[in-house]
Formats: sequence, C-alpha cells, structure tokens
Amino acid sequence: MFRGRSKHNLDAKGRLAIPTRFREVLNQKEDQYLMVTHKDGCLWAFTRDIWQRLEEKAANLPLFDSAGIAFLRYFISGAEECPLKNGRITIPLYLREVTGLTKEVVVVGQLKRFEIWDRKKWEEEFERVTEIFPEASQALQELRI
Amino acid sequence: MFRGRSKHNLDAKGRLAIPTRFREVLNQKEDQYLMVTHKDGCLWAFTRDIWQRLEEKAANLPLFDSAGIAFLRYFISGAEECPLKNGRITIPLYLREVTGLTKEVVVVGQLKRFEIWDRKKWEEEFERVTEIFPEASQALQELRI
DNA sequence: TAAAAATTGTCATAAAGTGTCACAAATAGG
DNA sequence: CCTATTTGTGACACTTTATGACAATTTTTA
Repeated sequence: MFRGRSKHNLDAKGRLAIPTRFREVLNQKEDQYLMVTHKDGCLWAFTRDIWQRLEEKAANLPLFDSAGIAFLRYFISGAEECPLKNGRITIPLYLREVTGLTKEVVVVGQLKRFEIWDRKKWEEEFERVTEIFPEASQALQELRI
Repeated sequence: MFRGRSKHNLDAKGRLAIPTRFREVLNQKEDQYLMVTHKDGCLWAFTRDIWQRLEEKAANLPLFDSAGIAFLRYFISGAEECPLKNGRITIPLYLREVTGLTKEVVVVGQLKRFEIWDRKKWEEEFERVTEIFPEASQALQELRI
C-alpha cells in the first residue's frame, strides 16, 4: 500500500525520485514499472498489476457506450508505462505539461495507487478537501465509513 | 486505551519518546508500530489494528467516487507507519512540517488513539474546547453521553 | 549524415534518518 | 527521605536517501 506524503523536486530532465517506502511496494510485486496517467490536475500512478485489471475492464466495455468512450479518451489513453531506474522515473513531457509539473511536487499515497501534484496545486487541493470533508463524511456514511 | 497527557521534547532528528503507559498498550497488542496521520493541526496516532479496519474500507472505495477521493486525500493519505525503536518513533518530516512540530510537544490520550500537539497549539486548543464545552455537552446528550 | 535535442546512466554531495550510549530527570520502593 | 530503578533527552557516529551535475547515449531533425 502506498502511504504518506513527501515533497520532492523534479530534476531538469523531469525525473522524480520515488520515496523508498513506495519502492518497497514495487519490490514486493517484483515489477519495476509504474503506469501513470492524469486526472483532477495531478498524476495518478498505479502498479502494473492493479492497472491491468482496470485495463481489462476498459477493454471490454461496449464499443459504443458513451460513458465508456469518455473514460477511455480521458483516463485510459493518458497512461504511460514508466520504468523505475536507479530509484526514479522519468515523467513523460506530456504528463508534466498537462498537470503543470515543473519542479516542486508532492507525492501523495492513496493505498492502491499514488498521486503526484505540483506543490502549489496540492496545497489548494488540500484546502478544498478540508472544506468539503464534512459533506464528504456524509457520503462516506453511506459507504459505511 | 491511551489515557492522560504528557509533555515531551522531540530530539534534533524529530524523534519522540512514547510514554511508558502508551507503550504498554502496544506491548499488549504485540505490535511495535503506530500509524500516524494528521487532522486539525495535530497528529493522530493509531495502533495498526485499529487503523487497518479504516484502511481496508478506504482501499476498496470505488476508484472515481468523489467523496471517497476527498477522504483519501484529506485523511488517509497522510498516514505513515512509524516503528517504535528504543521506545521512540521518528515522526516523518512531512508530518512535522504540516503540524508545526519542532521541539516542545504534548501527547494527548484519546482512548483508541492519541494526539501529538505542538505545545503552544495545544494550549490554544485546550482554551478553545474549554469555551465550547458547555455547548458541546448539549450535543452529547443526543449521543447519550 | 551531421548537428541538435532529448533521454539515460553515473557519481558526488548534502540532507535526512538510525543505532547506540551516557547522562539527567522523574518515579517508585524501602 | 534517601536510594535504586526506570524513563526521557541529547549527542555523536554512521547509514541511507534525495538531488544536482555532467557525461554518455539515443533519438530527432535539418
């Protein structure tokens, strides 16, 4: 599980050091790749096994289902395979551009996946979720949390 | 159960000695780890068994449920596993920064969990709850306390 | 095909985290 | 009340991790 948050800096080539505790998750799966796509202005990183399950579902959607098409266009098609080398991944230029990543980033564990945010955007997002949390907790009660 | 308050000092590397009576709680569970996240400007520390229940639910939320995402970002994503070594835990840098912990802290038992406050912030918080408690006690009646 | 650009590998340095020990403060026991 | 024991804190050496820099390689473009 990916847990906790850390601040990092991309180097001039757009490489990101993956925190050790996250690397251990990959070591356990014996797979040194991340699948990275974007949503909500940040990157979503998955291990390949988790991604694969998602991809299988996506691949078998009805050909002309409009929600399915949107999902494929918006989310699935953004994904790129990023190999881990010397403890870091290179974030493809397109993904950096679309999420506004330049240098200072925050890496945010979300258990089965993790997110990569521009530092400033993360601070805004954190404020946002702090404000909506009371409402969110309503919805969570329905989900039994 | 975690009970009582104590004052402590972090060492230069951000380590916190856990009071003996809290350590006994961990000994009984035969698990020398705490799960630490933050909320309301202080740290929340859980034993792993308690945390795990919460985390399992969080991990299995639908991938695109917006309340679920908010919950993960706001609360779950802050949590890191902190092993107890020689009676103390290292508080990860991010958590120290976000809660303003530097040196003087207060550890506050909350039964199933405990909190770690910057000393100054704790004093303010204690004043605040002292003021609102009379009203709060109304609401507690509804909870049958 | 050469030059330019982008990518990747490697290394050095600085920052952060860990293990150990010794001392001081607090607590408990006689 | 004094002594013995436990607990908390600081210090230091050592290890690990993050990251900037630069060289080597590959890819792109002219």
